[in-house]
Amino acid sequence: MALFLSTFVNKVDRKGRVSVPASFRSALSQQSFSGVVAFPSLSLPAIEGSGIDRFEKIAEGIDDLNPFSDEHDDFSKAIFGKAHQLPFDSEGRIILPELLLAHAGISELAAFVGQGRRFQIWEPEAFRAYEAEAVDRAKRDRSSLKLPPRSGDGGA
Amino acid sequence: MALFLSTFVNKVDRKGRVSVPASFRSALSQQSFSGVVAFPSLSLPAIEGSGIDRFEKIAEGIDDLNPFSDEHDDFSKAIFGKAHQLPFDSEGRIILPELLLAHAGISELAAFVGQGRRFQIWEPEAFRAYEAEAVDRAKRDRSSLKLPPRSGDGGA
DNA sequence: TGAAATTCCATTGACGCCCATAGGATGGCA
DNA sequence: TGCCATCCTATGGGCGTCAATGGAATTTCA
Repeated sequence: MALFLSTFVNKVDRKGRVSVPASFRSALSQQSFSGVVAFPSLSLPAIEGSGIDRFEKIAEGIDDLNPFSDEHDDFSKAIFGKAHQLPFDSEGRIILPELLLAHAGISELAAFVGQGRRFQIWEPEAFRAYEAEAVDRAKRDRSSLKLPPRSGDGGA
Repeated sequence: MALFLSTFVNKVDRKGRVSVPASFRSALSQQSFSGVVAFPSLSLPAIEGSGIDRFEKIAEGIDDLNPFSDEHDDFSKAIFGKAHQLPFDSEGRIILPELLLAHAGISELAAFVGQGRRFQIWEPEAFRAYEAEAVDRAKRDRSSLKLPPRSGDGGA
């Protein structure tokens, strides 16, 4: 099962190509589409990414729950309408669409940030600032830590 | 299940490689990824380590909760982005990334400290100092020590 | 026919894999 | 009980491979 860990900063070349980190590629290698699905984050200046299987699962789940609700409609528009299927080239690179680059403020460098089952793509400096905040909040509020209950296995 | 016990001090060679103690390796041998997952401790100048299974579980829990939310708890954000998958080489060594070495102040030597289900990696001197403190606190406050009820586990 | 995009090839530097060595621990055997 | 053979862990270094990157060549579409 795919697991995205760690942060990798890669270059965006003149043609808008970026290498997807090798470990991310291998996490995606068993999916039905050889590439990345990406869409703008709803609340952050970042690009959300994952394999296509995750989207298929989510689409299924949404349909099952409430196929005709307005909520579903908004959701579909917000996510599925803006999602892009970005195929790997033979070197494992993708081309980030102008819209997504703009949303994340990316120009020269792109930071691939693992988030477990999915990942985000940030402008590196923006991410550093955001990360510092997140770590800060995490330190203040350990209660947000969700682990399977187990004794002798606390947080960091 | 295997436990991480005892403390081992190993050398960091010129290429940044460290041997993971054999007993730790065997504790990790049944996991789906042959290596270590490591991330900086949020509260200590140390590297936290465990097998990948622990992360798989966490990722699963988060993703199930709310697959599209940007509100995923800060803790997991802070961790997944900073975590590194460090594969064993054929001799059972790992390469500690510069960022983690810096966080723990490690240069020549690394102390692997068993913590039961997980372990930590310290700069040996820093750990000695911390350990002395910890013992002190433990003496002052015995009540904080809580063991899960389990037979065949005689105390020290 | 020109611009953009996709495919292909080349470079380089890091990392993975291999071998070699030493020292300690273990167990066998006299 | 003491010595020796063996195994395994920790360590060091060399080398081939692959990932990341850049650019050229070729194709597609307007």
